[in-house]
Amino acid sequence: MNPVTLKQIAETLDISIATVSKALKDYPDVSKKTKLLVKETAELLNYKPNAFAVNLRTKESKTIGLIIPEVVHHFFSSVIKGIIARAEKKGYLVIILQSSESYEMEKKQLDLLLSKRVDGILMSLANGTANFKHLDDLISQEVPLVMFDKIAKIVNCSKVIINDRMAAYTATKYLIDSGCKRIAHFRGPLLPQNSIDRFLGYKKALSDNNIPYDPSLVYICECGERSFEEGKENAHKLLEDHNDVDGIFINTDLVAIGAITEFHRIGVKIPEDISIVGFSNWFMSSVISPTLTTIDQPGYEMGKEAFKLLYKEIKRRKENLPIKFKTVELETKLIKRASTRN
Amino acid sequence: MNPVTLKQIAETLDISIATVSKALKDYPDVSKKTKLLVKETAELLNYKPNAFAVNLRTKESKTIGLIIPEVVHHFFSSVIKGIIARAEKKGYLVIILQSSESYEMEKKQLDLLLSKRVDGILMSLANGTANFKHLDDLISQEVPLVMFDKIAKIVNCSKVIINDRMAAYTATKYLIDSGCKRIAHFRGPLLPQNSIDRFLGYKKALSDNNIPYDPSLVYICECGERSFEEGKENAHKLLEDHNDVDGIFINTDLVAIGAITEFHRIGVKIPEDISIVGFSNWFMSSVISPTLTTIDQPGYEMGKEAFKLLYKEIKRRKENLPIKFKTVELETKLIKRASTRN
DNA sequence: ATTCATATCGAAAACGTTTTCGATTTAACG
DNA sequence: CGTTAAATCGAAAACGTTTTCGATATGAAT
Repeated sequence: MNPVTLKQIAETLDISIATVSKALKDYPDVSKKTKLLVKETAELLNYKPNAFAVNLRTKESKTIGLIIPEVVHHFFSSVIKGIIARAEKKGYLVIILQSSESYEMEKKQLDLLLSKRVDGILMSLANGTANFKHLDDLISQEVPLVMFDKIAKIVNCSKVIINDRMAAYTATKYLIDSGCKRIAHFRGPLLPQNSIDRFLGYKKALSDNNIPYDPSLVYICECGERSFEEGKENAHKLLEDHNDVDGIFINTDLVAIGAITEFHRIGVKIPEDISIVGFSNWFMSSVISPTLTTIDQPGYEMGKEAFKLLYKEIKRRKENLPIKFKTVELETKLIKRASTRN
Repeated sequence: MNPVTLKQIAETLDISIATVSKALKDYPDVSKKTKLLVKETAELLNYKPNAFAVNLRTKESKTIGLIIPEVVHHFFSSVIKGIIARAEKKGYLVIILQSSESYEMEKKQLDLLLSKRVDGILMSLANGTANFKHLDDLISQEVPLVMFDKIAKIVNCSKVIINDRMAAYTATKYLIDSGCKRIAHFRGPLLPQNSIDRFLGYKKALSDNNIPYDPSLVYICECGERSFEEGKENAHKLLEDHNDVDGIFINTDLVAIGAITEFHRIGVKIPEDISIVGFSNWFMSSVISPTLTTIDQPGYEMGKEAFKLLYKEIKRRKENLPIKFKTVELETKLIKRASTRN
């Protein structure tokens, strides 16, 4: 084992624990001579500060928590990567928990993180979350919180988002510009803000271009683990319900890929018969055929940005400075590929 | 804030801290009456034990570390999911770090985890790791360690693996059985055990079926972030070098998908001209065209199994029982799809 | 020699919990 | 009533660190 403590260093040098501690942290009231001596023997004995004791004393763990709906997910794993990268640079480690799109789980995971006393929490909401008391509680307990992607507008904290509405507008507009007259929408669940915003962007694009909005063209997906199957099912239903659809704007790539798969099976040609635009730009979308036109959503940057905001908040809180919450909006862009005519 | 401590409960009830602590943990030497009283006021004051103090006292953090080469990766994210799921059930949280396939990073991350004093470590080696001193050090420090997927045979710890050699043999054999006579192999880097084993399985299948082994048919990929591009490049080179190849066994799906993309671009028909078998069964492989024949590698189960082994080791160490390292081998299976003839 | 400033150190409290062990009370029994 | 056993509690040490604050020593200035 490695139970080398300050005490041991102190004893071997016959000085006090306090001096050893201060020497290691370069306090000004320790002579250069003893500093050198202490650092040398610390190195020699392979001293590593006991994180538990440091945590207890300093009241911080240099650890943050991350709650996301799903780990096996191209977008979210990109976010994770961004967060970890940035956090490491600042000396923070990241505990990752998964809500599996369930509100109950989300609450439980939050409690777990709180009981571990993480220094801050990053999260993207579960689809099932409609009540935000658990988040308000967090904030009233003064635990730094930053939400990203799937946020609640009503919760008072920093956020990192994209302009889902505008991106959806762009996507739908592109379908219109490429000649689509009758455009369906596979939307996400009813609750999450970004699913709502994407729907609104779709609707706005239609009305701005004098295309009547037809609710029967809007299909709902849970966008959970069954995304791919939902894409297939909705594509199938769409064909049964309507024979004049020539374009679909789909809430997320995985669903879009399910739809493409089903259309392919049935013999519907993309983009000749139906054009499709997805959302998120999963890597997969660039290698299926036809390659999928989609909205690129910068997951890695979102993760980095989210940590940056959290870090700032943690720092300001430590220094007892006033906190101002910020909402950072990241750029998206339309990636034109082969699932649409141009 | 929430600075409710044992002391506060003790003061409100006018009893000692020791009794409060013991009451909360159902020690036998506390009367039922006071137990009830303590639990009630603890509930009332919303008492949460201070993890830092508990850690310091008990010398454990109920946290484990996980080091993987890459987060944005279908297989590894499945593993993460399995680990988190299992760990949570046993009350452990998971800190995730990424080595980015670099040996230096891997060492650094290991140090970070050690300095946080995690109760155990799960890891899959970076491609760049040839030296195992850092792992041996871990073991000599008695830190529980379980390796999975990309392991080092020589390191003395528990492991969770698949039989890469046999799986590769099966994959290659399938190519042979479907009529391929001249089979190339896109292998992984030279160091990792599983890359070696897959190569050996390929070779064995050839020799068992009287097909001469031709080293010029073996191409190397780094299998890092450029996997997809490497697949394209190698596919291109392969066609320049040889005009008689009719099958390829490829170290990992992402490279295989790159190869398919390139063949598609050039006009080589799959599987008519060349059959392809990948490895890992990324989700993507089931939706590209042609769908990719591959070896299914159970990431989620591997994660679960790895945590189970780690948990056992942690427990036995706490009870000072002898530790016996185990190697668990998980089943793989050949997924027959459209990139091969049958 | 006295005063003052500066440099250097250490004692000790504190963080909040767990656990040992001794003290006290209560009940039980002859 | 005295003795013993069982039940119930609390004092205190310990985990290892950080930090305040006072103590001492050294040197310079008067």
